[in-house]
Amino acid sequence: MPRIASVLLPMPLPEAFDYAEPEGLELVVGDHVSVPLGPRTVRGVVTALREGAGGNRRLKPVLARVDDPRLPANVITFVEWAARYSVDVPGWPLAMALRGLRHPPAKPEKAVALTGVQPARMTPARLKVLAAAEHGPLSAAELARQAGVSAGVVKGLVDEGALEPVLVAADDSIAQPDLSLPAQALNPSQKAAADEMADMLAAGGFQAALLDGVTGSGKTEVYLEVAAAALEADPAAQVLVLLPEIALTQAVMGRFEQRFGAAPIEWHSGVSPPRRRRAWEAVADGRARIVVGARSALFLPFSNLKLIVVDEEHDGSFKQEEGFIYQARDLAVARAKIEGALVVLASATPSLESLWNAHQGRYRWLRLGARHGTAQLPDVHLIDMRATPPEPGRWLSPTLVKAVSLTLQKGEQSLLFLNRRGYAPLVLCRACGEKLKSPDSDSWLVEHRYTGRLVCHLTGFSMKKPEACPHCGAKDSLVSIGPGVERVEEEARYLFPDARIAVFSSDTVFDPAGARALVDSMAAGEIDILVATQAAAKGHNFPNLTLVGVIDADLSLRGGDLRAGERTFQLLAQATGRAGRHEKPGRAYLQTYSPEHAVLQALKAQDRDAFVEAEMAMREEAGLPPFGRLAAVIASGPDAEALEAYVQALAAATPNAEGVEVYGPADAPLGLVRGRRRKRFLVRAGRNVDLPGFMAAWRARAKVPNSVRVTIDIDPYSFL
DNA sequence: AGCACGCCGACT
DNA sequence: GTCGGCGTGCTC
Repeated sequence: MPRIASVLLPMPLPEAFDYAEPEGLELVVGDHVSVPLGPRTVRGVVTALREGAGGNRRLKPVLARVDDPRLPANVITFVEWAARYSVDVPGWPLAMALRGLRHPPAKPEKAVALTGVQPARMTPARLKVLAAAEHGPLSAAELARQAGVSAGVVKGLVDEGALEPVLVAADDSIAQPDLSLPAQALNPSQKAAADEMADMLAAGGFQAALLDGVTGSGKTEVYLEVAAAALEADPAAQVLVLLPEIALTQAVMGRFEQRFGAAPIEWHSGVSPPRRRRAWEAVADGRARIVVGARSALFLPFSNLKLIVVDEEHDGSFKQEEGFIYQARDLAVARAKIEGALVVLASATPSLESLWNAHQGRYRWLRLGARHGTAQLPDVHLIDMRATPPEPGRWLSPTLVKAVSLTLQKGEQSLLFLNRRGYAPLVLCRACGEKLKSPDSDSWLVEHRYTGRLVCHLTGFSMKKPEACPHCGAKDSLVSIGPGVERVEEEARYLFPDARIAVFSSDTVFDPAGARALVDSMAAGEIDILVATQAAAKGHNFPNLTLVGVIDADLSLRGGDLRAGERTFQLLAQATGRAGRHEKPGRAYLQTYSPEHAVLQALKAQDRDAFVEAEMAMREEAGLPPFGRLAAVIASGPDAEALEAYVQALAAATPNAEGVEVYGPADAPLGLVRGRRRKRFLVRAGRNVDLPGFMAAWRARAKVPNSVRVTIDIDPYSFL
């Protein structure tokens, strides 16, 4: 009886395609194969095998098996689950799962090995080479280097037959963790949490824990010990640590290396393709025990994953917003479920979703106390910008200026935090009132003085700042409105001409090495005032930093985003948590126009529980996450009429479902991006509704014109 | 995603 | 008269 192989291809096809299994190939689920697709040959993965012929149509045969490590069955399950959850084609998550395989496997390397033949004439240099070659084959260059002689000596020995050229497998050894190294010293609170998670691991099966501890409470030590417990309990166990940003991986890699004597496998977009290939293979065959990476590491082919740690679980960077849209924290929980693993969500300021799950008992809630004698909470002051405004055209209020000045006098460091890149977020013409926008988009152009350009942060468009208004032609009429970090730096330089000032934003720091250098320089006390965006808000430890000034604490409270309050609280808690992490007391000053706002009051009181309680009540009232679920549909296209017709048809086709409300269509807040008009629907559903199922069924009920692109975003974070 | 098939402008 | 632009549609 012939068999049919379902082959999933890493392409936007709606489902796996069926192929005939050729005589004698004996495929297995998870095999990589090459198959014909129309006129070309593509690679895919076998996701199912069943008996039968092609039925009514003749199937094309699988061409060949590709010799790459098989994709574990759990990964296929995960890929299919992720596609359904995200209301997208399975080819996208599959493509992510295969991202380590794009680079060809390492080829055998040329080396030379001893033959046993003695050279006719022996010299001291030749003796050294032959001695060095005893430890096994080496490349000629490496052998010469180790023997401390020139390459000519090696070549001479090859010519005389004492050494022969051989091919050896490329070095793909992976350093293994040493579990006999001493554990970290844990305080009682850390120990209790680590022990409880070790018990959960021992119990086996899917489990979830929320590791909830203020900045400086030592979450990393705790999960290092949980990782140690997992690795010790099962000699084949694998551990995955997810971090929100590449910039944090170096620090965490270092902690693991210290603890286990070997660097973990690193996985993120900055890792070179050959290294990725090595990492992928090592994960697939189990040699990689510990992986530290960004959200895409979730798709690696672990075969015995026992622990997933999602560090800084509240961080919005875990939400992938482009291409295949997913929330890595939520998918991590799903993957842990599929693998029967323990998932640990760690944060000083957990998301409301996770707190709610902990409240409901779905996650084990492990709270860490502040570490004795180290973390001192800063004094938080609200500066009412209505009562004590800065001078016109300036952004630092007199209160904050005085605080910075005092800090400078004491020889301590200040951090001025403003989550806005560039010099000014808006340029407008005083003559005609025109706001300069990106062509084909509704977003303002941001002025960057370092480069003298106007930049669209949405589309990447940039232009030289014009002399005259492009709209009315008036000369010298363009004015810069509002502050960015560059402008705050300018003001700080003017106010404190002798201070050493640096800016930390994605415009001054573009790689982990640059971030490292700036952080080291700050830690070494070579900077007095650091002006920073979000890039510096977390993960660093500056012993002499005692003042944090938040230029615009209201910034993320504006704009109708349901998570605005939460994000502001988290960001400010992180930023103020910077101040006074050591013996020196810290102070935080928050500039605000609405000091009475619940978020700011909770911050001032350092009262997370009060904030969470208020915010939860508000969300429950409105049926918003975590009490309800949201989804967005964004339809865009260059043809306004076709787009309008489509969204009307989609609106008319809304299925009538219990517990689901559909709002829209409305113009998206950024109604025009890159020349495409954008319309959006928002869907609110009860927790028990199969929202992906509803969305998939709905989308299928209206034909999409080919000029229109439709994106479904489950649990949207961005409301633009 | 690729790649072919398909109908309208400047060219050996 | 052709070469080729990229719009539209399909791939088991």
